[in-house]
Amino acid sequence: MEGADANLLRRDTYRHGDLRRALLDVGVALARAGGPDAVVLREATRRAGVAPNAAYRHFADRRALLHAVCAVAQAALALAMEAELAAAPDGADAADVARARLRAVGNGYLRFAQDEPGLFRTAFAVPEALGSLAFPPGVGAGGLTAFQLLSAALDGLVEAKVLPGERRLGAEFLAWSAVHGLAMLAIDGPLRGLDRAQTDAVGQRLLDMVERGL
Amino acid sequence: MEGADANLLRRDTYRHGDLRRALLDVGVALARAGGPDAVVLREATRRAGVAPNAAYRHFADRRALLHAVCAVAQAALALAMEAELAAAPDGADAADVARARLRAVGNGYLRFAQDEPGLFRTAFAVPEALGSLAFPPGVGAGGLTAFQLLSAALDGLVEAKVLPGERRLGAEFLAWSAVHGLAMLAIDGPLRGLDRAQTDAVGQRLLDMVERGL
DNA sequence: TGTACATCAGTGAACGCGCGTTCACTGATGTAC
DNA sequence: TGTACATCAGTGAACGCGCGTTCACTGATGTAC
Repeated sequence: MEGADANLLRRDTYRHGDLRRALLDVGVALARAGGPDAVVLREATRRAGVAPNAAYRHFADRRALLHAVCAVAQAALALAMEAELAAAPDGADAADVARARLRAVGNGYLRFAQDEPGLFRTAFAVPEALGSLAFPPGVGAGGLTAFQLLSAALDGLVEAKVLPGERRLGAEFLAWSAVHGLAMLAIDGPLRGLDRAQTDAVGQRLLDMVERGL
Repeated sequence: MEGADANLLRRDTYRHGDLRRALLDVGVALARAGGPDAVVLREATRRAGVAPNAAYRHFADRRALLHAVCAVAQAALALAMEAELAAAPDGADAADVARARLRAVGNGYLRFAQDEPGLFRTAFAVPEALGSLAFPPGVGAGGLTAFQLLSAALDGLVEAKVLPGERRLGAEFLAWSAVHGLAMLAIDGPLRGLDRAQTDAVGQRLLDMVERGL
């Protein structure tokens, strides 16, 4: 059982090499499999092949490790959204393009929640509120937060005259709420019984609603 | 500290009287204060003034107690929505009334999440999916589930010709997602920094969006 | 280039905690006669 | 109406578990001379 684990690091040297990185990787694997509560110090050190207290050379305590894992999860979410954006159609009509980009952002979010429910939940397990500078959130390859990607898509809608400027302020929270709610209901909540096709169908109709209603 | 606790039940008799009810009440109090994870068997028996294992006369295990608490939480949510519905304006215009009733459902949901975040989270901590008959969900005074109250409001919109019939199917999931997402972001997630007035303002705009977008 | 030494990453053992759950029990209650 | 008895709600003690965290340590590494 333990021998088959890819996260287990065997070493013949006394020193580990990069235990901090190893613990972080293992922590992410734990979060992926079981969400934030599964990020457990003792289990992480066990999988890294190290004594339990060795973790304290690299992380102040359990929360510090969870924090680091959380940042990785947020970055993974941003990357998923970027990937969807990159695949968005880039036609001639500016309005269509702007709409497609907002949809891509929403689809990236929903897809990530479905594909990586554990990481998705971990990304929101951070104890700090939005905008807290004490905790720099994870960013994607372009250096933007998931939230900033959404903001940019909404700015694009205004530029393309799809969204009237007076409705722009705070629109992030409306679109975010819609998509976040479906994600939560589908992975943790009463809608978890739906299969992937059903959830996707609801997702598309939800994005329709957001597009019309914003 | 323990003497001031209203949930602590002192007794001079050997028999308790209604320990099942007492444990359920205490369990609800724990959920109210700390969400589903706070519903802990030992703590419940402690507060009920009873030996830890006494709980096993009334609940098969911890999950059974949590289940019962969860049903109470769902009922409380339905009650909050009913209260908001009862206060909804009942004007002459059928369309306005129908719209007001959908808003009332949404506002009841959002208000409950804000007022009772612990119970709100507990209501969704049930391990079963929507529609699972193994677990009858909590109902309000009118005998309807929170979900059924939402369905009824949407039916009202169709009857009042506000919502075209072809958009009715599955509309529950769209409205629910929007409102659920805001609730989660505001009580547990990155929006928890917002104060009540800000959250309410976002809530109203969110309901506008749903109304327009459905 | 070789050697003494300080650094500090990882060890081994232990701590106290609170949990869910099981065991054999005891004694108040309500019922049958 | 009084008494014997079965029921079963609550007791007391204990179990094994896994957790986060602290302690004094050891020994490989890299640097200064």
